[in-house]
Amino acid sequence: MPTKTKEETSSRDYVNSFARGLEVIRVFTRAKPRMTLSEVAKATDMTRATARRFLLTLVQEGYMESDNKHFMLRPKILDLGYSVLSSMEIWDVAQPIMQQLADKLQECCFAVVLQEHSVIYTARATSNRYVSVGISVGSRVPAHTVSSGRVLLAALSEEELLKYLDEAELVKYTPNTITSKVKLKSEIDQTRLDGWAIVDQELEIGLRSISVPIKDATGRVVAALNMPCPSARISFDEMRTRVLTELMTASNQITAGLMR
Amino acid sequence: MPTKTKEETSSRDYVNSFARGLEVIRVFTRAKPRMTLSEVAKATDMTRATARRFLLTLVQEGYMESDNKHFMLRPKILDLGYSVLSSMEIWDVAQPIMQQLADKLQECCFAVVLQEHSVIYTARATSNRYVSVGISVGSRVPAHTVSSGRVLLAALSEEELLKYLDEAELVKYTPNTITSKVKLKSEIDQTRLDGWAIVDQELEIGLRSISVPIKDATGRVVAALNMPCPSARISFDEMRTRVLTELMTASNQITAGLMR
DNA sequence: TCATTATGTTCGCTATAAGAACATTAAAAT
DNA sequence: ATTTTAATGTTCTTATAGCGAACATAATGA
Repeated sequence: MPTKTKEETSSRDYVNSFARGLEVIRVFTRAKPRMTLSEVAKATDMTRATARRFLLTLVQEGYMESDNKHFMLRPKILDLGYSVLSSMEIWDVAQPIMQQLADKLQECCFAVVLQEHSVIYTARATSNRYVSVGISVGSRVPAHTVSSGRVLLAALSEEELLKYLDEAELVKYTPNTITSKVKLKSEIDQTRLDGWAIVDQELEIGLRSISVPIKDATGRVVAALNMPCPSARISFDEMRTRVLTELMTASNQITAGLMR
Repeated sequence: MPTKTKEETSSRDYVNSFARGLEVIRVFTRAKPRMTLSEVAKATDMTRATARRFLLTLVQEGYMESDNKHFMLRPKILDLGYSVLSSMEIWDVAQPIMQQLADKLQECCFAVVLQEHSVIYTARATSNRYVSVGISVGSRVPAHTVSSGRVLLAALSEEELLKYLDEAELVKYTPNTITSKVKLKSEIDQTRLDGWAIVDQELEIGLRSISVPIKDATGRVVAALNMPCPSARISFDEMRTRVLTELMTASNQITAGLMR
């Protein structure tokens, strides 16, 4: 059964003002959680009058508030799908297993999915550490820079992978970031052999992560199970031995739980 | 500094098609995560042609997918503000403290905020239990039926509380649900004296919960700290003694963390 | 005080978005 | 297998919704 995702919608079937309004929500990011009208207009490349109308609509509907200078999101924004996404069966099954893993390793762990050239963090189990990575559910990072991206790209068909490599812009974040498509392909091929990936300080200096695939009952990779941590806390060796074992075990438990 | 939330926006400043499009997203709920075109049109009270255009726009923009019959949300929906909300300072500070609490009590706990006549669950720390309550971040329940609602209503000014009681419809969910506004006011007044609330099986039989307020550095109540659990697991007495002590301690730790 | 920046408002214009009606496809009933 | 019913897709008309330009007002900075 083919899934229709990003096909071209005929211009008559596309509601431009709806899409533009959504863009206004999207420019509120972790880096810019509060913005003035002019900042929003600039960020969205709209006129002030247009941006203002969308913002006022969001305020009227309760999704945003304004202190007469800055606009900011309100919790009602969670009505826009989050509860649905987070209640999907896979995360219901995965959550307690991930929490056991987080407790055992004393680190946060995440379930991650691929979306276009990025990965999105879709579920989390937290540890009680104060120093943690600045990633939360909903965070989005470029797939080429993290281990979960590598695992998810490895699960694509060869055709899909080549398409990604054709189109993706491999932005350099640290001296470690792989920006060569040939080298990245080689790393992904290795990930295919290994069945896991460790990526060291390619997104940010000091951030190391390990990932394994999460498979559903049919054996299809539906997410990556990911554990990022400050590189000072767990050595590369320990990650490749003790942590990897725990991650593989948890991943298999999630798959088993999806078979019931 | 007054905060402008739900004022009337002049009709020229309100983008109706944007608001209608958002409504299409909102009808996808935990109960109805997948829907056909006709179901969406009925749920939103729109013509099929209009609902179809919004759905196709969402598919084109990557927020939804369709299998040629049902539409369903994709993880990109998390771009619509979730990451921002979840990264606000208060939850950054609260998360490790809540996780310690969850580990200690071996139960999930939540931070909860009031919105109109409902409460929304805005942060969560999970336990590794398999049997857990069916609440997740983004869940919304009527304020009058849960302990967090009671704590948050208790923190309103008398004027705001009377307005709530005037307008709210106290729907009955179980034989225990308080539907008398006089009785609810009396319970809230008691909560004001106690500084905490326990609510027993008023939303759902078998669901008991306890809440305390979370205050910011200025002493203003900004959320409730809430622990719901199956009523068979923790007795009323244990909740009022051991659990309450732990919740109060965690709440004070969060407030202290917000002072830095 | 003046200059600059940001926000608010008005208004004319046009093309966007809505809905009605028709066409096609799929599913259910006989 | 055929017919009926239900669901989805498409087209087209048209009113007005939404846009942006320009002007007005308010706030901030020099």
